Amino acid sequence: MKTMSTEQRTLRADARRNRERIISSGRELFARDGPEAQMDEIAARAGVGIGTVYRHFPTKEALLTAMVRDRFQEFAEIATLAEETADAREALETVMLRSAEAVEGDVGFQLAMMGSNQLEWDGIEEQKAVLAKVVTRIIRRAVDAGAVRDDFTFEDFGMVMCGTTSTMYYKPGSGDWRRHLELTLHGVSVPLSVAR
Amino acid sequence: MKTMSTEQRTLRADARRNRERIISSGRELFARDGPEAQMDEIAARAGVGIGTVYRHFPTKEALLTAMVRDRFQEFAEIATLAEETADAREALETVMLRSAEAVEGDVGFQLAMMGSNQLEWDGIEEQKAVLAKVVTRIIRRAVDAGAVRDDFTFEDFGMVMCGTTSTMYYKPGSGDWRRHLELTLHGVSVPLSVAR
DNA sequence: CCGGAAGCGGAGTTCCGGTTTCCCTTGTTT
DNA sequence: AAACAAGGGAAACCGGAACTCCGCTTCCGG
Repeated sequence: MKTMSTEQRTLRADARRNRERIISSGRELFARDGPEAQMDEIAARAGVGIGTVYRHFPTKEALLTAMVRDRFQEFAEIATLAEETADAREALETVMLRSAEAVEGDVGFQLAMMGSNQLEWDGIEEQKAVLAKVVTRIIRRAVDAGAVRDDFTFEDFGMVMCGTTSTMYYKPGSGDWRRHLELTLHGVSVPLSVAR
Repeated sequence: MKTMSTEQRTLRADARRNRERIISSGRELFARDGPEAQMDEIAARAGVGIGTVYRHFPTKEALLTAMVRDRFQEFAEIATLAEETADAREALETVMLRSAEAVEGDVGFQLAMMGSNQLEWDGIEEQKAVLAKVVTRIIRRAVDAGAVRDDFTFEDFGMVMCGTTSTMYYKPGSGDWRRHLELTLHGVSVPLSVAR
């Protein structure tokens, strides 16, 4: 009796191998070309036929979704890790910086993130919920420590990350997004009364 | 001898009329659907045939470019107007706010803006240069008045506007981008030494 | 009011990329 | 090692959307 961890039943050995290859080649190409990446090419780079790709992922969007889900998973891990940081403000800074770094150079995900409210990605909600929980804790801690504006929320966090991402997309390769993030953090980390 | 103001030679009366219609219907549909907007539909809404559209704009991208150029023109005007504001900081705030408002609900331009470094829009450079000049003056004035971080630049301005735009795109309809802009302005308007 | 150039329309062409199909190959099981 | 299923491959298929072509219509100067 297999536990069928997520849904992959007793996949034949070679099949599993191919699946991995497809995912990794998909990640590469979506990273480079965004959603424009072509199924043909993904298959080719994975060294399999198109049919095989479709055996594993019924549709292009399914493949895309799988990668996005992975990324959110990664975010949740990053956040969890960052939460261990002793300094409250640094913890928040770390999540943001590390998350952004994780996405650098992944055009596909950048677009996905910026437009993620438009499409309804399948099983992303779950991962998103975990992320939200952890990040909310981090924010709360930072607020309590007086390290950031006390009206800063998880929603804001999302917006701001989105903004940083847009700079990544807009000026790929230049590290300008760091500047953008820095500006933003600067604003966030100052009590309301000081400005103006 | 005609002066041939931009490039529109002795266009026949009806042709000119159609051109206008195409532009305005194009603007509408690009605003609603983004670059996905279809030439067929644009033609239909303009009440002309597809052939006519292609007579005026050799390619879809050409049409898109024309609209983007118009928008940049508009930005330059907004900036020029804002420059007259007496208060230095308010002038800067005004450009940003008005520009953002101008773009609200124009999905096509939002995307164009976020990705505007990727494609090389034809004659946009000119409009962009004007904008840069005016905005730079506004920023300098604000800096001199001690109203914003003294390392704030036109580049930053672009990034930040892009970020705000991304929220517009991400959460269309919600006015959330105002919050985003507010957060950003807050950060920008505080001297460096205060934060942290 | 005529001639013809400029403009129009929209059906058809072309290209492109996701998806399906179907037959062959390979792994697994007994 | 035979049989059977699971997996693989790639040649069509298919739809959609940008663009072309060419006969017809409209404007406008003489």
